[in-house]
Amino acid sequence: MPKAFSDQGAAGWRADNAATKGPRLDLFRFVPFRLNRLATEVSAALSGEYQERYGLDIPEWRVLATLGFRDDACSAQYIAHCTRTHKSTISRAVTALMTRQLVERVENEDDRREFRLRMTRKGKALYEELIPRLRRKEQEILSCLSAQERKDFALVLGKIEKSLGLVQTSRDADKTGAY
Amino acid sequence: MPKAFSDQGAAGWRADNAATKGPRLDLFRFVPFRLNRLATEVSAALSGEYQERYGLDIPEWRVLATLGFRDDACSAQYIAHCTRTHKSTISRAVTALMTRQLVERVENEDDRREFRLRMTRKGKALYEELIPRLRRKEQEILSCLSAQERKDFALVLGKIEKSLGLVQTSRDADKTGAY
DNA sequence: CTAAGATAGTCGCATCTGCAACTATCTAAA
DNA sequence: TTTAGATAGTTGCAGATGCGACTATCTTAG
Repeated sequence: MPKAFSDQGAAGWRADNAATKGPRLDLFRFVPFRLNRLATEVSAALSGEYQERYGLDIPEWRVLATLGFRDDACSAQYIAHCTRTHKSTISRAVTALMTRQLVERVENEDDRREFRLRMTRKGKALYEELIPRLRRKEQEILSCLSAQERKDFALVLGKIEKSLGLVQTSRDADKTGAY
Repeated sequence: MPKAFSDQGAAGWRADNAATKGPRLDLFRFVPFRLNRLATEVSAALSGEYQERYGLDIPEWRVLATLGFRDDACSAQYIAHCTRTHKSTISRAVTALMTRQLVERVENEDDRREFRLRMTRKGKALYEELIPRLRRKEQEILSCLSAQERKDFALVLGKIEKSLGLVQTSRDADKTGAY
């Protein structure tokens, strides 16, 4: 067991002028910090599923998730926009997924700059195996909340997302083209 | 104005076997994704304050925030633990802050492996200038929520943090030594 | 038709950050 | 006391990712 940090106060060492006299800010009540820390922690909790088990990193998972949810194939640019991930990151993720033959791409006859992406049979199999595991993990994380709290949480997240100009659902993005 | 993605559906291109037949997952309702995206976006919204204006990155800001909130000086390790940031990251942040003379360190006579860190006068001045700006930004981001929603949100965040074993407040960490 | 500007995707570069090894120091047990 | 193991902090290294330049292609204005 490591030395408890509570020992620090008892050590008698104290700098009278270490802190400020003005307003302070408790990092642990500061929402941006809390969101960052929580997102990092939740990602770490999930990484066991897609990272260790299937060798996928987050951008790769986002590509599969986008392709798996939509009925039609879509471009890398579309994935980049609606997941808010840089296009170079998506490009690398797609390359990796193609190397592993989880995703394939076909030329778009209407616009030869872009490619239509879709999962291969192998990719779909992985996707279908992965989804229930991720859902379970998500439920595990949310299991500390009541049904009402989960609803509240989803609602509040939605409001903040909306006020920051983030898309709400992929169907919205389909309909409006907003991103 | 860019070509709307809604055009994609109308293009007539459709892969009948692109999607899966099993359960799908809407990324935009998936809490881990939403948290990641929200944290990224909120950080970006704040970076204008501490990054562009004061040349601080996130680890450096976390060091100042921890030092500013506590009355007594503390070790780099303490900051690493309670902000959940890797000790090497904190080490580099402290080095940068010392170079800019925003933070200074003194040897701990009781344990010569560690150093006690505290802000310099210059660091405190920056901190006091920065805090109101960050508070304002946070309030801006939360302005889309009612008072009740903010309370709910804070409560829910706290519950999830607790269930993931994250500290709740720095005072808790002081008292219990838990981190 | 031509030219200018926009867009899709790729890639080199720089930065950030976690990991792990390393030094110095402390602690505990033989 | 001596020695093994733990801890604080630093640093080299590698992987991830954003930025910007680049090519190829499309669109639009003249």
